[in-house]
Amino acid sequence: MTQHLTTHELDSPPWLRVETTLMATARMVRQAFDCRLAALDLNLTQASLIAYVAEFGATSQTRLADHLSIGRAAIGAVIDQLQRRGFVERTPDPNDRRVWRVDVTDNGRSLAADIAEVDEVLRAELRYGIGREERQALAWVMTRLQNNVDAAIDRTTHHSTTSPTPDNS
Amino acid sequence: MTQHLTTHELDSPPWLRVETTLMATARMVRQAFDCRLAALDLNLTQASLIAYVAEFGATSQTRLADHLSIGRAAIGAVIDQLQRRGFVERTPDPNDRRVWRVDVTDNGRSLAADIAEVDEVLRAELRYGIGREERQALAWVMTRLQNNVDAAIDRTTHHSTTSPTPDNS
DNA sequence: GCAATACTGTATGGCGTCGTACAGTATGTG
DNA sequence: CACATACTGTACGACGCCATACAGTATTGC
Repeated sequence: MTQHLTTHELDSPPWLRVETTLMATARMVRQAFDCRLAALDLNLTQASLIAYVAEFGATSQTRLADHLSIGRAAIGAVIDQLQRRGFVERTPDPNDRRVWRVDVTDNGRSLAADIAEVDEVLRAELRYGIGREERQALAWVMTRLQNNVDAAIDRTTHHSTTSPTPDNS
Repeated sequence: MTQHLTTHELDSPPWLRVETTLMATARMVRQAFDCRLAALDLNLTQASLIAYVAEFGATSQTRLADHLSIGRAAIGAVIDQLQRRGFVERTPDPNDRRVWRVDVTDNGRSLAADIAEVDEVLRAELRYGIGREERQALAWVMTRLQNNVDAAIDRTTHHSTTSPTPDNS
């Protein structure tokens, strides 16, 4: 079984390598989380939101959107669902009548405990055979990579739409 | 420099660490590719398809779907678009009347060259400051991680939908 | 005080992908 | 041969997310 370890030998077009593996792995990890969280009838985004609010208390929607790395419009829909199911509630911010303070209900807090357990269990499984140093090295390289990506995107948006063949400085 | 390691301290809910970074990095990488490929009016999926076919020749849709890690239904739509724009063409497989052999046109082959260049340039930028060994280590860890994910997903789907609180074996 | 600007959350339309169901075709089995 | 099974590509509906545009509210400058 699972001789389809893919993504390397024959799967990857030679013109993509580590980057492809990275994205494939990320997709699989996300899928694993979604898969486990399905038992709670949640996806990763919803679970992350609940866990975040349970941990840090009432939060505005834009801050939640930033922390979960999705748009303000999308976060609204997520909150709607969770609110309908009674896991979070919106209370008006006394200092700013534009913002909703999103917080967990008692049900939500209880659910957050389940989420934390699912997360802990799964992360333990994913760590199997991977040492702490390796994980830290991984994190370091990815951080470096993120910086490079940032720079690359900046460079792109500045060049704007000039010519399909940019000068290689 | 880099005493501010990571985007970690406040960005990530503590219950997710390397996994979060992994997924965030992957998203950024994908965004960078999409961003650069926008100059060719393509997204990463379309570009990957063209590059793959240009490299390996006419391919059936299911095989393309497998290699690009998307569903058979989705690949059909992608091919439709590229066909409409004249970059790929479908020819019936003489041996099996169910399958289409998807191949690049001359325009598509020319476009593939542009894609390859975009890819090469961007990947060089992303490699900045990251040694070959580090990249290999990264790939190794991620492969290991993929195996663990596979196992974890298997384990989940076997438990199926029993009870929200699975026994921790 | 009042206008200009910036920000928050929402509504809307669009995109990419998934899952399922389906018709057409191939392959195996009696 | 007929029949069951497996496979290919497609049609359809659904989901999650984005980008944009918008109304309501805060903040700044005059």
